[in-house]
Amino acid sequence: MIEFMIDLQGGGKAPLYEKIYGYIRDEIAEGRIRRGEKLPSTRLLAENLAVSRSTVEMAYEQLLAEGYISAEPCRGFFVCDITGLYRLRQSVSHPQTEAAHGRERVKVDFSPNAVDTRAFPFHILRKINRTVLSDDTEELLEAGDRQGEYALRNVIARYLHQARGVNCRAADLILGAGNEYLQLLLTQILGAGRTVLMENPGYPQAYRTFCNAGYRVKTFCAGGKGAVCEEAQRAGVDLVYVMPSHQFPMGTVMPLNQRIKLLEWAAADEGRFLIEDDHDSEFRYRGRPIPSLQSIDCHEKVIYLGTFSKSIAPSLRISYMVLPPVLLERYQRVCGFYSVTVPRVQQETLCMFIGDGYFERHLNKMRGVYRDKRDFLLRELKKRDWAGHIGGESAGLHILVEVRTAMGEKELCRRAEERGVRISGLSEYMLGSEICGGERGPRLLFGYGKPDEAEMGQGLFILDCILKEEQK
Amino acid sequence: MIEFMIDLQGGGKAPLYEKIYGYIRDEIAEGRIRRGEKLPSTRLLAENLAVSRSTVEMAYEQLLAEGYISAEPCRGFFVCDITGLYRLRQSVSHPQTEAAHGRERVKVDFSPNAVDTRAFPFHILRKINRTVLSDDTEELLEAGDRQGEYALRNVIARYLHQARGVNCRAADLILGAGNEYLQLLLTQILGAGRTVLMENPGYPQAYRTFCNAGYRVKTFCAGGKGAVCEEAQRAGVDLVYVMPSHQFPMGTVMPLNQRIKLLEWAAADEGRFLIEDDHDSEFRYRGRPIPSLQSIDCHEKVIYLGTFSKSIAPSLRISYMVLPPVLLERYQRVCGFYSVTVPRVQQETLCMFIGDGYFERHLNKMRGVYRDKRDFLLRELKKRDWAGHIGGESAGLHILVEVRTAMGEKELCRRAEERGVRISGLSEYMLGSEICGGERGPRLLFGYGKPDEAEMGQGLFILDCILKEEQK
DNA sequence: GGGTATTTGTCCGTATGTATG
DNA sequence: TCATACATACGGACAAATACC
Repeated sequence: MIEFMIDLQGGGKAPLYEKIYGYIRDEIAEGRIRRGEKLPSTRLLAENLAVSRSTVEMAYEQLLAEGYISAEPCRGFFVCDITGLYRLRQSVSHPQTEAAHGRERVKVDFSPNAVDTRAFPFHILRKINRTVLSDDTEELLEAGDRQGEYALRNVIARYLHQARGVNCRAADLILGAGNEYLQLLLTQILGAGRTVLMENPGYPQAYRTFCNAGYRVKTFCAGGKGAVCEEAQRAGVDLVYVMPSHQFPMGTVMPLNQRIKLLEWAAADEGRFLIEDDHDSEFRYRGRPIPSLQSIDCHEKVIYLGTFSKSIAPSLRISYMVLPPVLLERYQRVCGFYSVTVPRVQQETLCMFIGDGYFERHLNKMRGVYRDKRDFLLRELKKRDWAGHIGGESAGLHILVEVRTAMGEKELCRRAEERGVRISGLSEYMLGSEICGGERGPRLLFGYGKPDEAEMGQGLFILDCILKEEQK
Repeated sequence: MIEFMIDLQGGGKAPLYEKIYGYIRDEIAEGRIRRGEKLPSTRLLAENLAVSRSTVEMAYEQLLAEGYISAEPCRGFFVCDITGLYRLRQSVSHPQTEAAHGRERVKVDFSPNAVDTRAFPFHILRKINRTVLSDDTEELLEAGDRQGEYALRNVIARYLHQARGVNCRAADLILGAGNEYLQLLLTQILGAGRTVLMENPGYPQAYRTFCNAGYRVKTFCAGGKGAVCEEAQRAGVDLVYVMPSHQFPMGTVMPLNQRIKLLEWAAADEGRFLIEDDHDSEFRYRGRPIPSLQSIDCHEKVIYLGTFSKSIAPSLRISYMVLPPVLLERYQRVCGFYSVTVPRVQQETLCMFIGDGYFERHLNKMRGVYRDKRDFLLRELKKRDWAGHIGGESAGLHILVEVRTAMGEKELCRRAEERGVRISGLSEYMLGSEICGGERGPRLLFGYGKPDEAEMGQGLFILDCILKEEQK
């Protein structure tokens, strides 16, 4: 008979039965007890260790459930044959990999896609999360609705109608893990061999998605004189991808007459569709929000894309897409079996967050927060003589600033990064190899989502230094 | 022994123990339990109702205090003689219980992709979730690593190496919201215009994904005589999608010699790759787990796909993909800017779940649970004369059963569904319009993940009825 | 070789500590 | 502070297998 010497004092505050369980499990897993061997009875071991029998029983029960031992009534517990039983060895630390991922020090982050996390109501998130996990829990594990939970789609549809004038019912909505996923899904719905027109500079992710899917992608200068629909006509495409409310990264707004012409262009042929990416329309600081393209479309030609990445957080990974009837039918035929990519727990949480009015409150709060930060940034920039023309300041979470310097844009960004300031230049958002707008000085994207005023000040100061050094 | 069926969901927000108390009290008061009868033990009832023992204890305590039952130490609780006992509480009318007696139809779900949610350790999930949400919260909102959090990829890589022999580092892993998403991503990485060979019947989602991406998809009979590599040679494809460990839905295992030949075929040309879908290899009941195709590949030709949909839950939406170096480099070039599709909170939660050893325990436990359910199902099927050849029973979460009847497969499934039994036939997994294997009777997929023994028994009984009616 | 004491797994009720709201 | 719920730990009662006389 084996005699165990189990240290019940050490090992921290773990429960007694777990220490016993862990000890015996390791003995078995590492082959120090052979299979078939008999373990001491619960009584014996309990006495040896000076614990209650039930404590030993609980340990044995666990070993039993995990297949390490088998129980034979009135005879004893015996070690099983664990060949083939999985065993994850506890982390042997990997120092080199950890070091490799030791985050670089970024002091000030002007990324255009980051959001302000300080103002987020974590306590509410925690509360909702607890509620979600506490009731109806089993159902949460099962696969849910393929387009997304109906209740959530319903509140989103209501929100979209109210806030953006979007004409849709819950049935027209498809939820997905991020805009990029939905664009991927869109290529599947629309099928191979399409031609698409995009604004340049624009949204490189979408550009690459279309390229990778084998689409022919044409671009035209965003903010230029040419009207979109004429470009579409000339390029002979059947899809146009636009961001009419607040073009990324230029920040321009598409005028109403161009929108109408674009809709007319789409209506002229059955195979044509418009993809409206409405990624940051929630934040608008001047004038009234412009109704979406989808809301003024009466030919069912607009695919509407939206996201919670900016209004809540990028890590949430919940976006939505409104499909016109023709494409919804096609989606159900060719993609209907795809499971939704958003975990159900997240869906329920978001549903409650919106449904209980927290989302609206949060949006209102954040609009104020971002407006203040934007105003501060604009004020500070005005003091700099290196800051030239500023664009895109009426909406979104970033502004575009022309910099008066002889330095190259990439060089400027690199030097900033070196000193802990993450900032991106307009050239990063150029699609393909095409160059738009000719020779000009660097244009920087100042995202004010993440940094607070102090950080922004610091970042601007560092830029001051870099640009001053260069002048000398 | 009495078995209680207590509705813990209904009845509003009353405490659990009061619901239990009220139910039993009414049962006794209305004479549905005779005096002297023994109530289920606190442990038993607690487990049946999926609540803590203390909750049941509180209910019993109340009943005790009110004289409905008496406690006999070490024996159990027994119903007292309540003749002449005043009802202490006014029995408020229970409209919902009356309404609830318009019983909903029995649902037995034999879906091959469902899992057992009863055995899931929710309390641990809740605990981990609390921990995750309580510390380092702000960072959780920011966009994380594009391939998935490094720490999580690290534990997965270690698990894959241990359990499946997969050769990979965290850097080779890409996380995504489900297998289907990863396949979509794969089409982006591999680029348009590929040709792929798939087993038929197989995994329709993957088939559609490839078709939608414009790939030419060829199929061949799974489980047939032809070797895969010869088929690949003949079909002139450059990709082969296989499930060597446990082909879905046939349940066959690819022999080692075929695996080696397949690897040789792939090695012969630079553009060739094998996609190994290892979707349910966690559950294997006989013999030792077969090493993965990836583990015996020395030419870096295998793309390995795995998921937590079966080992934890489909609604979790976390899958992973191991890319060979060439494709990893390509991924970083053409898809490197895609954000990860799994929310960060989920990643952290899973990371802790695996890292703290809960995953291993859960896996070992579930293996026992599923083995028992499978054994039960096999035993029950053996009693039926309509059950012919049974396949795929050595692994996974479903078996394939030939049914001796003149009825058509679709008709059989339809009638079962009508009576509340969800079951799918093999034909649902036929790719394209091709028919494989010639004329045969219906073949049904019995997924035993979700139903418990009682439900499976019920489902089989309903099938008995349907098949008997037909015979007449 | 048959009865008996012992050992054993399994059941049971109970008490206490702790987290949460 | 109190109600609710869960996790941990305790020791008694029982039937069946086993060892012993």
